[in-house]
Amino acid sequence: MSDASSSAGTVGKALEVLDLVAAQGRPVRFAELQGLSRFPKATLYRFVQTLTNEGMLCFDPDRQTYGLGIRLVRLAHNAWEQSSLAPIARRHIEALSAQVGETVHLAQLDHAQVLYVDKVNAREPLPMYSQAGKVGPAYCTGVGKVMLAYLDDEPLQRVIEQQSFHPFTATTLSSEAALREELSAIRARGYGFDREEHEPGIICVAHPVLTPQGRLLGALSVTSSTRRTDLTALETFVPIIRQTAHAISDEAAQWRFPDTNQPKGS
Amino acid sequence: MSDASSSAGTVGKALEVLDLVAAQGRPVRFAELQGLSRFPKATLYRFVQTLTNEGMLCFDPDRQTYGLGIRLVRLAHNAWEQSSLAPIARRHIEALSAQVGETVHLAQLDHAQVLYVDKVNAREPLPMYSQAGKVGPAYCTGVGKVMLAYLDDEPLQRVIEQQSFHPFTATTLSSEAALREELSAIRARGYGFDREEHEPGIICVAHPVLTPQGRLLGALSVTSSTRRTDLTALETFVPIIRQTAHAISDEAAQWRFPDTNQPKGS
DNA sequence: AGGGAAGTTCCATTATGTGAAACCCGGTTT
DNA sequence: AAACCGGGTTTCACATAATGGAACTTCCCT
Repeated sequence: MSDASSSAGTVGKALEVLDLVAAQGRPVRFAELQGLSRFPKATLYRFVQTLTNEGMLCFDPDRQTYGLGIRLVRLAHNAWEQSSLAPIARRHIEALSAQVGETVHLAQLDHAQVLYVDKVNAREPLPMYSQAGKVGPAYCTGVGKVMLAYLDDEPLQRVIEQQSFHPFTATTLSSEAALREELSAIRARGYGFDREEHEPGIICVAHPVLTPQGRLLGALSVTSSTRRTDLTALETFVPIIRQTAHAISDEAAQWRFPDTNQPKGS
Repeated sequence: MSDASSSAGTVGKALEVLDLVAAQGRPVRFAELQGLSRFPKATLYRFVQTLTNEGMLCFDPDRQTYGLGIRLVRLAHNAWEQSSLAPIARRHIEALSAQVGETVHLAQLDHAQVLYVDKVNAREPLPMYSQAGKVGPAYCTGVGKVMLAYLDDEPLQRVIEQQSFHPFTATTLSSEAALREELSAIRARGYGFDREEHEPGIICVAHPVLTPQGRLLGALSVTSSTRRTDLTALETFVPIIRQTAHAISDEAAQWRFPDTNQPKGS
């Protein structure tokens, strides 16, 4: 009962292996996995076997490699549709992008990281997979900070502990104190900025997406570069962004609880 | 050791629960799951807990429901990129769709079913998630039959056994014999058709995507409706489709084994 | 208050997972 | 040819981790 990180259960371990394969970003040989994982050969072998039988991994007999399985793609479809805001939000963020003429991101919080679940580029309607699914740090991105600002105390504490505070650029907030200060500023203002904190030249305005009850669902951002515009200009988009965020959360409210759990009277 | 169906291992059972949630297509309450699953309450409860902790499910405290977790979306991204042909194929099928002015599907075989991994509509560049991830029967779709035709004997046998041969329409092949006959016709011809076998009015030409070594990767189809065209017209597209299929498999060959596993000489 | 259903925890039982070691097998070295 | 090697696969005694019946706790709904 020493470490909380490594999930105890068998399923946890199996998923760890799955992640390992996913992390490589390409099909891997068994031996490679063995080198990367903390499990002894036989154990790892059994996991890989199991996962393969279950369709979560797939074995390429030609190359003798394991890649992510097709069952995962199927689950993906469902996950994306039901668990994320993306399908609901898509038309809204497309409209927003068209209006402001800039790239729009939709993100959700995944543990201590930001997960981009959808993205609409300024011009090219480029396929979303190119970016959706990517993860990024929370403490130095617009969407990340905005989401942290609307998190409850204990979860926030836990998440903050996991931030690296790596100083990507000169303006990156590099301490818990600085971040907490920024978060209250965001709460006061209702939205936040990215002042080239993650990548030089990249700036954005970000706005939370909250349930009617005020629970955090995700965040939206309008992103651009310092070569094209500045924060003052981006800030003028806030009303439209807010409107979009509300539209999304309204629709989510209806969609996610259709008629289940009716109060009482028929 | 009696039944082969229900996966023995703990991971298998856990994934079964995961699938169950996915199958509902919406967040579900614990009690619903209990009704649907073969596991006793306490056991199911632990699985749901574990999966939630692992991020494969997520619990909505407001609604007291479980949905698919965000970790799945992340895995999805990876799975999509590495395990499927889709990212490689995208530009090719877009070009194909543009040229023929019809809807193009890219599918792979998932056990005994067809999994559509990408789709490009005739006009609207609609987001792929809308369709990708959907599954369909193998014995009565163009892509399905084409893929079966290029399967090895034993796998084919196993897959055929799992077909329902439900007669969706008047032209649906409704017996193993009829299907096997069709498969050899396809092998002889090199491509196949869907003659309104799954949905009335929907027809297509389908072509396999094979590795240089002749192993099955997936299949392409150009789909249309009897209101707009007919099979003879669709058949004229075969050369372009074949060309596209080859382009995809060529690129896949390079992409999937970059410089790993070099023969010998430096 | 009382009844009932959903959700959660306990704990003795035992099925399952564990991993060191042995084995297999094609290829390379002595 | 025999010894060697390193991935990949199987075995088996052992102990961890899953199991599920039952009891308990909320939280509605009478």
